[in-house]
Amino acid sequence: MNATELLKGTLTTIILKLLADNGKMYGYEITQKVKELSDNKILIKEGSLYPALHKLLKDGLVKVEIVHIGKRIRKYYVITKQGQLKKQVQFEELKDFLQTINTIIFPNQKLVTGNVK
Amino acid sequence: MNATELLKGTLTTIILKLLADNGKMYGYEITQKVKELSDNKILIKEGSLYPALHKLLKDGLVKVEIVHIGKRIRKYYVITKQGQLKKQVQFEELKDFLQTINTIIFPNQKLVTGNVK
DNA sequence: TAAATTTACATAGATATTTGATGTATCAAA
DNA sequence: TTTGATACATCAAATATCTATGTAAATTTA
Repeated sequence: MNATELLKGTLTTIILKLLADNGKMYGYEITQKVKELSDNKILIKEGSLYPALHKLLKDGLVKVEIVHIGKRIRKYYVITKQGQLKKQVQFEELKDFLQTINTIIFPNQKLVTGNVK
Repeated sequence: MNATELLKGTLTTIILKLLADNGKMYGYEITQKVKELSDNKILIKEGSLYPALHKLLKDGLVKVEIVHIGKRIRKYYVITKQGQLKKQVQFEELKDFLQTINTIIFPNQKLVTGNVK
């Protein structure tokens, strides 16, 4: 078990979150952003990312905008309205899970998830 | 995605934790305990549990004590010294992961994992 | 006391996710 | 000019879990 193994089930949530925050992002950018945010702990592999993006696309949760940069293409992904709804649902589920797992595994520790404004 | 889907990668950690806390437990008991602790949110299926226990046994992280209750057997699982070490490592990894995922997904929320004594 | 439910073990096939390996190609820097 | 980074992609293999199925004893309920 390591950080990326625990990632299972949360990858699409992470992608939707980043797209919701940053408007539009392309694949490589997503991997770098996650790497940065996780302090090099979560390294999303291309073999994980692209199939995940393609599935999100197929499910109508994101759409794609192809941009030509010099001689190569770049695919910007944008979250759809449906994707926004899905994101909300996944957020609730994830928050709930983090609380639950914390109760089981770290009963002596306090998990505070109140908003910090 | 639901609570049990997010469970992936944490099942053995949960099992080792429960065994470390309660000395010895049998399969069915573990499923009930997790159900209770998670407020009915995490329902470990037998098809998940038994293979997981057998793997832990194979890896030397737990050992088994067979007890006869009337006409049927009950298999008590006990964590080994090696299992204790593994548990510690997995704890650190999980704690780290929870922090990381929180930073990415809920940057506006505070995760406090200090010990509550 | 018969029937239904819970307890308690187990396995097998299906499914989903991620990884590792591999491939192609452009661009920038040394 | 070669190396490393950028940027897309696919495929086979590994892994973990679920669903379904099976057996059977013990307990509760009707």
